[in-house]
Amino acid sequence: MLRMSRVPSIAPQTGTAAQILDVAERLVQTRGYNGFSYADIASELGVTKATLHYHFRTKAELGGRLMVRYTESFGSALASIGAAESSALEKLQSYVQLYGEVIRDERMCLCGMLAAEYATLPPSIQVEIRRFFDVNEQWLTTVAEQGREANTLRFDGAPAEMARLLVSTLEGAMLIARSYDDPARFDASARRLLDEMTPRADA
Amino acid sequence: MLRMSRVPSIAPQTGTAAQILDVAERLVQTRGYNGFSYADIASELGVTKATLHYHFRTKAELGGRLMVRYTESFGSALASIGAAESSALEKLQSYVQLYGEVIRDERMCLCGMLAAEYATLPPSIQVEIRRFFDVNEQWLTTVAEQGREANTLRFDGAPAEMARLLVSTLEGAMLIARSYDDPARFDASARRLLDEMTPRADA
DNA sequence: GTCTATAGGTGGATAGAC
DNA sequence: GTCTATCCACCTATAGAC
Repeated sequence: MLRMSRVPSIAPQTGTAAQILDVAERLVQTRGYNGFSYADIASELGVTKATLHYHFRTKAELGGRLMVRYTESFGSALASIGAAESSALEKLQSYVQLYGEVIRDERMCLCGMLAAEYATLPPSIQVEIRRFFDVNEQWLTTVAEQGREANTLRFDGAPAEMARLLVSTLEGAMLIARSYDDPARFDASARRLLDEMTPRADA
Repeated sequence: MLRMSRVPSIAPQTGTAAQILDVAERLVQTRGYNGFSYADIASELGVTKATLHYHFRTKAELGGRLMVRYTESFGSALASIGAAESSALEKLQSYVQLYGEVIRDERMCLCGMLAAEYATLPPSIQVEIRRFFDVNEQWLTTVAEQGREANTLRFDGAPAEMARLLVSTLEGAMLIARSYDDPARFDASARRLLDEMTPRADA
């Protein structure tokens, strides 16, 4: 389809398609998949709906590509945190901060939002939702294992279970914090959970 | 159609209005507020959309009354649990079970679902969402205080913060468990969190 | 690649007969 | 209380000109 064939590979993501994804992403994160329309994106970008359909034939395709981009971007951030020379606890704190930036932008996690609307979404998007959570849990499981091994993290049970607890708590805390327009609610719950995992001096 | 007009006042909630609320509740919990229409309810009940508008003038009014009924019903359940002669830990287990029944019915918490769509909802519904969370947090705060006092619960920090952490975790765990159609995911996260709050024999 | 124009469907909501 | 009939705004999507 020769999309953006002239854009030098050095300067990416400034084309129309990327702008559409940017606006769509914010709309899904704030209003949900069933809460925005092509007309919303078009008016914001100053183009027509037909233009959007040229770049993304259907809304389902737009949603799917949105999720793929989001998971890729998130995965890169996780890889970066994972590669750093920091303790497992510090890595978890960085992880929490990723979510914190989203909630401070008055958004919900893209994937948490779509998880709520799961039953109404096309299967191609449903698959991507689970993939996002899988990526998160795998990364967290590894960090949890390393942390307990090195005594920088303290918790009972399987690392994979702790990973799922972390994701659940952060997603839920975002959901509620947004209803109160109060990011501090997210911070408090995240901090309390991490505190439970911090090795105690008296132990 | 003379629907149940003869039912004695002893047998409540069998009228058309209650049936509409029942169907609407399930639809919101599975598909979200923006994921269902009057046509969905009407076809399921075998009536026309006009009938729905007779009982609930607007969708916003239907949504508001749905939330009020839900919070009332939930509040009754909490009062019942709170009045029982059981330990604070057992009360928390009963609380978790309330959510567990919802997820086992393949539903999301009505309020968690609406919290996701918060930005698209009429203010009259937004108010009710926060009220639901407030009711939950107040009840949990009381239970947490009593439990720590009686040494049947163990946790650091303010009881109100622990209450918020509990709600966040349960809501998030429901959100994710539903995407995997796996209630066990909810159970595992809930159990792990309660385990952290269980007094240890070696302490 | 973006436009105008429009198709075909569904959304919430109302008027008026019964 | 429930129906038929209808309104109009909005939805996703397409055809074809430029």
